[in-house]
Amino acid sequence: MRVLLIEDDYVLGGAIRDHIAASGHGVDWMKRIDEAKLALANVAYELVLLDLNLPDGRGLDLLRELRAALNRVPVIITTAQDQIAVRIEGLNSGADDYLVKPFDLSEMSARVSAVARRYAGNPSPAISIGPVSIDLGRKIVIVGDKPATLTGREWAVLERLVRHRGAIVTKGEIEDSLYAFGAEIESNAVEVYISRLRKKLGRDFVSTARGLGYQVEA
Amino acid sequence: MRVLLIEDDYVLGGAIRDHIAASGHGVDWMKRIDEAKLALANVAYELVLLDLNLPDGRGLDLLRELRAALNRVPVIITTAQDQIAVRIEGLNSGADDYLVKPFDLSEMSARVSAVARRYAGNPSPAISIGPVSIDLGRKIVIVGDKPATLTGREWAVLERLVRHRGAIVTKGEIEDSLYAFGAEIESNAVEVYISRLRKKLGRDFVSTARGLGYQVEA
DNA sequence: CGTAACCTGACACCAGGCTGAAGAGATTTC
DNA sequence: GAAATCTCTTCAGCCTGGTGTCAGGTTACG
Repeated sequence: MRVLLIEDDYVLGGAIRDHIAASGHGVDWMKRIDEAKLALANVAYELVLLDLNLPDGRGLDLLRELRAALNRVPVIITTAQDQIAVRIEGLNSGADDYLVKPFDLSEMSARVSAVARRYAGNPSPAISIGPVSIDLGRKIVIVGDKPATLTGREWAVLERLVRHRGAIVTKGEIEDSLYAFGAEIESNAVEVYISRLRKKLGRDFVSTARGLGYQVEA
Repeated sequence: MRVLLIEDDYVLGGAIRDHIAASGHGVDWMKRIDEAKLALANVAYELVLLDLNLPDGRGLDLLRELRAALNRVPVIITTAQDQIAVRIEGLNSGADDYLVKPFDLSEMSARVSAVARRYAGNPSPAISIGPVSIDLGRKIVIVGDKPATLTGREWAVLERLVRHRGAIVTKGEIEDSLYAFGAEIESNAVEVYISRLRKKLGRDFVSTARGLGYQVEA
């Protein structure tokens, strides 16, 4: 899927871009409205992530222009917590969903996937890895033929690993999807969650790459 | 079954048409109201899917004209999230069901089939989950062998859970079906309604996935 | 064999979930 | 139009199980 990210904060923007890219989507990141307009005129995006805090305050205009031109590309807007009026106006102007800053990157991923799925009409596919079957959209895991129940954190780790399946995922990356942006942790929490996942999904589900990270087979 | 689809977005329209055709129904797709009127005057459709976002805003008129002419063909309307007033007016004008954009195409298929069944005089099938039997079409719930009476909000929560049965549904998603999209809520209302549902339908009807959401068995 | 990296059982703590109660509206009944 | 009933929303206090941490054991690698 091709995503257009319109966000002027380059730290947050980078994090969002990486997270979406990690989900296997292509991302173009524009920091200014005029750049974004140009891109939208020339590329067929399948999703737009639009920050309504842009300093020139013309994000809403962009959205309205899009809809006026009968462009129905799904748009998710992001606003600050207090900008309720802006958010409502955004929804009235044709946005499909919204996120309130600060948001968990995993929450953002979920919304992006949900909107994309709705628009494409594809049911979320189950991913099979050995005897484990995973439905990311429905948050369901089946081991052998029995469903496994995961906790929130366990799910976050699993999701990260599965989205990158085949690749080696570092502890730092897993930590990032566990503790959204900011809160640091001083313990071996990642190891603990890997251990818990192995207990629930089978010892061989995750393999350890010493000094590098973890990996699930492709 | 012969379906008339009235939708001006040609991407979405194509997707809907393909999906309905895949269910074995015949579809005629009109992008303008006047075309649709002509078609309705000349073809006996068994279902109409009507987009109320049409730029000329005359979808409602079409519906009213149909009903004024005593044409009882089942009509499902589609509206944007924020168009609550339009949706209500549509239902008051004689629509049989509605879908809020963006919607799951599979959900749309389900509604189309449901309407088709009702129209054909077949009873809508009850969904059985443990000792609970649910008829989404008629809004009837039976526990054991006694009917249960649910309030509006309770029903909204139940419907969301049952339509996605098997999947874990987040609180945010439930909230979206309880309140006008984008409305904020500052309480544990979702928890309260889950609690009420459990009291009426049995404690085990809904299971909690801590930190993730709720789930009814498939 | 020594060391660093990793694994995992145990445990205290507290965030998240549950539910009874109660007030404010809304709706119905008389 | 007042009373009675039903529904919605919020809140507070209780309770549970998820979470982070650590310690001691295990494994890989030079």
